[in-house]
Amino acid sequence: MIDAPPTLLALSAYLLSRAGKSARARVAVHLAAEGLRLWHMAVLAALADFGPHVQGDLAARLGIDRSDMVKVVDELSEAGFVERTRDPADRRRVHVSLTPAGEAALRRLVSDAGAVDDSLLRPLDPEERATLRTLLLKILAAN
Amino acid sequence: MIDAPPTLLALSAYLLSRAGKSARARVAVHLAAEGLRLWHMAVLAALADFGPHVQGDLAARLGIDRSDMVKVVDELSEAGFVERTRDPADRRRVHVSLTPAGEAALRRLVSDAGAVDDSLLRPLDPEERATLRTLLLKILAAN
DNA sequence: ACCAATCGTTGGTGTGACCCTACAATAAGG
DNA sequence: CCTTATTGTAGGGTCACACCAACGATTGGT
Repeated sequence: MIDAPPTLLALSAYLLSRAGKSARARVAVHLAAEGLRLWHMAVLAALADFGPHVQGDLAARLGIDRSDMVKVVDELSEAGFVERTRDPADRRRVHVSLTPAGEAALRRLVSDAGAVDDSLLRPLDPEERATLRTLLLKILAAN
Repeated sequence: MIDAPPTLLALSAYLLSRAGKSARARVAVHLAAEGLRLWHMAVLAALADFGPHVQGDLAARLGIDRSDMVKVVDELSEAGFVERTRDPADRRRVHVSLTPAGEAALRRLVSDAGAVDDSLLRPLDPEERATLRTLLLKILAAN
């Protein structure tokens, strides 16, 4: 930061990468406290926002490989945060749904992430924070 | 992005993490074309901006472990981008300096990164881009 | 002259993310 | 029925990054 080469500081890609890394690391700390990783939170959030998913659809939506999703759901299931139920109509498919414990865990994680937001964005006033959000959303929407 | 859970989109930490990941990945593609990784570029930039460094100081400045810096400098040296010279006054120390080939490589990489910036920030007008830079700098300065 | 500290180096460990293959169970189509 | 496709699963490999322990060479202090 202070010591970062000006050549790099002139690059928005560098600034984004660095800020993102910091944000990611801080959230990861809270997740680790629950024995989880980033993808676990993404899965919980997706289930909360969009409802139960066929496991493969969940993977596709989040852009993760099927085989990796298996392990994520394994771990969430073992923690009691999600439930797997075989589709009776198509016994190949597995429906993944959020348990009450999973909802509670997600609430905790979102609250933690909110704290991370606050600490990360401390130097910005509310208007600047809103501006930052808008700009980032524009960027993500276009990619 | 489009499919991302609103619960996550509400978190700036998530937006930053995601934008940063995208930026990082795109720059990494260009670096890989030269057989380099992100730290290599950081080292080249630091040498260009601050001049030759004792190897350990370079590691400290960039916040990387001494032992990892050894390998980075090894590879840059093998590529002919930096030069190691023992300090005659203190033969434990090694000075790392940029070669002309290293300067040229850095120019290429910075130019590539500029292209990444443009593609990443395409949805933003010049004023918005400047705003984003300012906000990110504020965040990084405080962390 | 000796001791402690520093520096580069070697080598190993762990982790998260990503990607790919193969397979058994099951389903759907001709 | 038989073939083809899908789904979850198991297992493997790679890669970048981070961190740590130990060692030889060298230096500086005393």
